[in-house]
Amino acid sequence: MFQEIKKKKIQKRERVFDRCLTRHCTLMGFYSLFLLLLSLSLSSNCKQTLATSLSLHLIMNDPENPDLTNHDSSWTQLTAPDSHFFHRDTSDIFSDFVGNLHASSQSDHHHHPHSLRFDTGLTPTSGVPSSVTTTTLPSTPSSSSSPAAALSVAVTEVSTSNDLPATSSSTEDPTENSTASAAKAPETPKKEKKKAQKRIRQPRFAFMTKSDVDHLEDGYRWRKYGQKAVKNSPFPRSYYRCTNSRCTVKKRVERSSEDPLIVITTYEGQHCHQTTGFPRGGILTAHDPSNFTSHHLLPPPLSDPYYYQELLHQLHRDNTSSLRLPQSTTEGPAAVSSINPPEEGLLGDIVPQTMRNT
DNA sequence: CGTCTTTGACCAGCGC
DNA sequence: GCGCTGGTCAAAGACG
Ligand SMILES: [Zn+2]
Repeated sequence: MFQEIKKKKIQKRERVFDRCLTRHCTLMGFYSLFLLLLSLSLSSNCKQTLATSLSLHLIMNDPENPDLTNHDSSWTQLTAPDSHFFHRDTSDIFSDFVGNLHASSQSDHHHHPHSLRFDTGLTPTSGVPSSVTTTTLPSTPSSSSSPAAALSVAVTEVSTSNDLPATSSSTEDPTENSTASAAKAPETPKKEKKKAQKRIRQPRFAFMTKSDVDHLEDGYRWRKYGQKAVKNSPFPRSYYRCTNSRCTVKKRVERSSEDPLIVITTYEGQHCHQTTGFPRGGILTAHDPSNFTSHHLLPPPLSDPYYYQELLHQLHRDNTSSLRLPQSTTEGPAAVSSINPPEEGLLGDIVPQTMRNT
């Protein structure tokens, strides 16, 4: 009895403490995220030359292969200790970017060696899979009161398994397709619908972030709606949904079983609204995408997630337009492109509509 | 009191 | 058909 109360009190304290840490750390986390994506956007500017040489390891799943949605096959790849995934050290290619990273990150994370590793392998079937991992190792993470926050980030395009046009909103749209109504409905054409729905997955984009906190702040408000134990992992996976009632974006957050410090955040869907700003009252300032490139070498402001959104957007455009040509499947590239037009694309979930008319 | 988290139950897809 | 797994729902509770 007494102990339970005590326990609860302790948990409460921990929670409060965690929140403080979260707010502090997530900002740092996004900072490094910005930095990484910065490099990505730079590579995007160079298009094929740089992009292919770097061959960002974006994992593109076959559109017809829905495995990912159920079994997270790509995650096993990602999180598995497949060193061959990052076997090729191309830090020299990125030296410029690293320099920027270094310069800007030093102010935040003291002086720690960087290591950038990129996979150069292209799998012919999946177009241009690419994934980027930056690693910034802290020497004494816990020396200060705040533990080490996000220090390494990887961006992975997880899935474009949609094989139906963007009418897909029927699947994810909570307003139109509440399970209650669906469950009670006579559901005669349901089977067909279900079949169709099955693959109607919004494009998903994942981040691997080295962080002590699970839920990274990204400017949107999320409501947790589920948590499940992850197979072969001691860490659970949390499911979040955007709190905007008209928004269908979801995200999953889990920790890598290989490296407990790595947080894998998967975004799915696209926001139909703007960010709400960071919770600590950091209201977002105006953001002009055109300005983005002009001072992209400067450390992005922590209070403006649109920076990384725009970066993601650029990355996405790069993927869809010049780098990716998914085939190897029955759906064919046309289906993919129709599903993921540049505007709706892989990063659409993070890039607000208002920003996409570039 | 509104918002958010927790958590057990439920459902669908998939492999055997 | 059965069991496993990922994903979601929703009631209850916690929190500010
Ligand atoms: Zn949203």
